[in-house]
Amino acid sequence: MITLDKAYDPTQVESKWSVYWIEHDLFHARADSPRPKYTIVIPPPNVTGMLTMGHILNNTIQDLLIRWKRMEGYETLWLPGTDHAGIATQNKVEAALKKEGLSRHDIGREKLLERIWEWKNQYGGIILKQLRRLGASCDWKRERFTMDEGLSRAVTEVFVRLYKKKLIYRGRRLINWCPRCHTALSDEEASSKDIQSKFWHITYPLESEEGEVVVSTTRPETMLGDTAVAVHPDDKRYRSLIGKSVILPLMDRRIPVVADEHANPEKGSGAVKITPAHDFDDFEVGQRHKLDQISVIDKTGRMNKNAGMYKGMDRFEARMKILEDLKAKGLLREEEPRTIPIPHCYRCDTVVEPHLSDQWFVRMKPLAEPAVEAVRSGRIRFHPRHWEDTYFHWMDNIRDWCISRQIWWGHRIPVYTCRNGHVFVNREKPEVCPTCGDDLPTQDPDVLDTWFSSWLWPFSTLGWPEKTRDLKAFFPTDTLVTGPDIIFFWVARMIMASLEFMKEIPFTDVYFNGMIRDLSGRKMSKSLGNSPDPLWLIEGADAKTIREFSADNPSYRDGIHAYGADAVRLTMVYLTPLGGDIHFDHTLVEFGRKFCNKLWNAARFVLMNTDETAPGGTVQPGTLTGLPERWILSRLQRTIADVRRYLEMFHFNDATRTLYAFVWGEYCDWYLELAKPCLYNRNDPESQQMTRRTAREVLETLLRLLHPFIPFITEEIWQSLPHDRNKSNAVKSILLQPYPKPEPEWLDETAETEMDRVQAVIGAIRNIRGEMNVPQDTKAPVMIRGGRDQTALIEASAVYLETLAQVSMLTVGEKLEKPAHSATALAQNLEIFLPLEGIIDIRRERERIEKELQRMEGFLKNLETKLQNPEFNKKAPEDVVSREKKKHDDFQEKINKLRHTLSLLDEAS
RNA sequence: GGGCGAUUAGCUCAGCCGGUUUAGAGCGCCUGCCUUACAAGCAGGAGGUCGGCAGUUCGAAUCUGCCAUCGCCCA
Repeated sequence: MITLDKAYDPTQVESKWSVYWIEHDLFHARADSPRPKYTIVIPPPNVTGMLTMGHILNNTIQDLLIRWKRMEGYETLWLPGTDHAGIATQNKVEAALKKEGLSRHDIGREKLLERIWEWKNQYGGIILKQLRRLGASCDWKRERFTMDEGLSRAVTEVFVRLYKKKLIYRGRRLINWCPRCHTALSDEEASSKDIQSKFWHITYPLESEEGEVVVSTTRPETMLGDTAVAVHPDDKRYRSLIGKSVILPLMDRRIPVVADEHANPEKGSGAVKITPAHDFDDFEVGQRHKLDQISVIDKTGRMNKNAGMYKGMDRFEARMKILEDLKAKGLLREEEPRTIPIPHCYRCDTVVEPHLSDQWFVRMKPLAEPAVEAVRSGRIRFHPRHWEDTYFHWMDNIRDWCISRQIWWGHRIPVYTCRNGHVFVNREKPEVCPTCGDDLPTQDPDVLDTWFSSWLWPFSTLGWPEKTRDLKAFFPTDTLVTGPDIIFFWVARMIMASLEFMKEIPFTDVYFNGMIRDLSGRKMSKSLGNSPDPLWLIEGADAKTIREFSADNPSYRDGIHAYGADAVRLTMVYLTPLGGDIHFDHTLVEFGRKFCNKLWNAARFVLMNTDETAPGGTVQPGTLTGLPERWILSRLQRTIADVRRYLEMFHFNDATRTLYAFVWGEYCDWYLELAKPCLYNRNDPESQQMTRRTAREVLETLLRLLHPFIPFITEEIWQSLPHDRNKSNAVKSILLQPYPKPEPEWLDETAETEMDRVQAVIGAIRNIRGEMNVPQDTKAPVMIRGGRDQTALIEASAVYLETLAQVSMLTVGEKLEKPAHSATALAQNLEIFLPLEGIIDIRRERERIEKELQRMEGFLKNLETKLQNPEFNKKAPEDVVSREKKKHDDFQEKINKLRHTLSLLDEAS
């Protein structure tokens, strides 16, 4: 006999199977397999990244899908990898250099790249190792990195093709510049944050006459670069000023007043200063009116030579000084406190500066159109669907993508310039200029946005631009699981890239997982200190380890339990509504932990009572005689069908709920309890055998059903079950077993109806005993009155009432008299009497009955009102009316019985 | 300012293509049990009228509109 420990200890079990699965190469997908393929590419985490709760949710869902499909018989590929996170990684290594007192310019480009590769080889990809601990069944042999040779080739190829198609161009434009990272950013990388600031009203004197114009701004430091003041053409207040000039204070520069619809008469004074070199809207105004573009802030965020006396000051310092000077001159009208959305660098959180410079752009409109169509037509489906609106909205207003970055870590732009000024693209480093033969062309110093490699991920990872076997086998992929925060960064762009280069959609379904928040609704983040390290949850952490992180968070004061990966996984999936955010706290993981322990103990019980080493025969439909067996197998089919349906719909939380309810509420609470008398009864070996087989077969099916959710514990238990050794699968693992399918021949309506009745009767008896405080070890006789057809079932179920409801002696009959000093309950149409002489408290019993009576009368009253309403009878569907009538009669009958009981109680007292 | 989503028991969430739902689960709470699978457990119980208002309907937690609060995205 195999025995399991009394309490489940995940730490031992999980590490064992992690190793086993990888050693036996169970996650490797074979391109030459004849099976249908199912593919997911991982959203590549930053190579610098550490596992967060968000990753846990995201990857648990991917693993769930992959394990499920693998068991369904698909050749499944879950392709892992990381991206090179250009800015973030370079920042990290530069920070290390700084500690040595060096800057990147001190050591040069080559050396810096060497250092980054060294760093990457040493620390990069920790996150993937952490994912293994979660049980992620990725094909680790296919791990990819965006800077791999193959993926780099794909990036170059794409650049060259788009360049030749004139979809990539270079232009002098205003871009988002991070003065700390010293690079351009795309619009998406400059994320706006609300900041408490002010709206300053500044007076600009008119040039040729008395008077002034008041302009309002949130950025006074940019006024040094103003080249106009704009007013709305319809604004009567300023009509006379159009075409005239004002004197720009502090600079004493003459600038024109122009008429432009950008000026909003409702806002401030209605006149607005125009700084084409430092504001996106003003840039447009400047183009329309052919205004000068004067940059006053340099790449480091300091005022430059155009800033006159403010040259050299930091932009925020200059702001203060300028306000001071304006005030001194009496030109500062007022300060109005205001919340303003200000763009910040998504990598270092520095305030981004709109900056005029030469950059490379991708023309997006032509790429967007087919990508919109792919979603609109339903070829690609979003879950939940409402993200499609966000997608369309962005796509419809898409702007060109700034892809050049002024950093060194990344894919170098394959554009070269020769000494004679000829510019050309080339896949490899060219020897000579194709136009003039100059033998010293130099390459563009910039690198490409990291997303310019990520958007190729679904096919570059499979070998494109080579026509590889992998690409043929696994592309297009099937499901993408990601967060909605990168819908533009990544999802939309992958769709565009795939349609452009592969002429196919990259995936058919996109599941957007929710965000993890803490219980007060704040996004979990390292800087807030509200996101626990997921490994603490999995492996436990003592108070000391956590102290640093949670100095001010009382819920971590005592450390964290080792909940195990299964518990964490199950809890996350249980908590995730389709696409909704999760309010998370580590104590919620108790849910998963308790469930695992319950499953463990159920298995322990089954193994202890099915003392056979051979697998034994399986149960066949129609051969079962026991009601509990017929019932549980029927319920199992419904559970299987529900779980499968929910998985198909991406309703993972509903699938979890269904499994929980069945395992705990039906299999453990009822079936195993009902099975006990039979398992312990040695006088009926045949039904004992049947019960053993049923108990084990349901368990075995449940393990397979649960495996994608909680892979470790299911593997551990499954391996403990006896299995047919003749089936010589090369490697034994539950993850190679078929996922359960519902078998209709096991559905048994009769058994389910009958069990309902038995459960109702047992419930009623337990209720009385509980309310009357009858001690657990006191058995009591029970009498049940009801029609013969119903009591027969109860009589046949006597043994269950004895065990589950502590019934000492059961008497049933149609004409039974209610014994004096007995408590009463109704279960369906049966009246149950518990003679409790000496125990029963008449007053409490009356209260109990009256409460029930009141409830019933409430129901009845509602029904009467409904049925007496002629409109209801006229307009409601017939079946609804007859159903309500039946309900009415049932309640009436129950009420009569309860009233009768009450009158008997009166007599007794 | 525009778009999207949420608001159900103390907490985290189901239910929402309208009708056996005067609303379910887990945690927490109260009562009784260490019953040989599980005290990380068993049995019983208390607790919400479904954010507010108006409407549609024979009938609304469920559909519509407005309002409030919260969150996300875009400007």
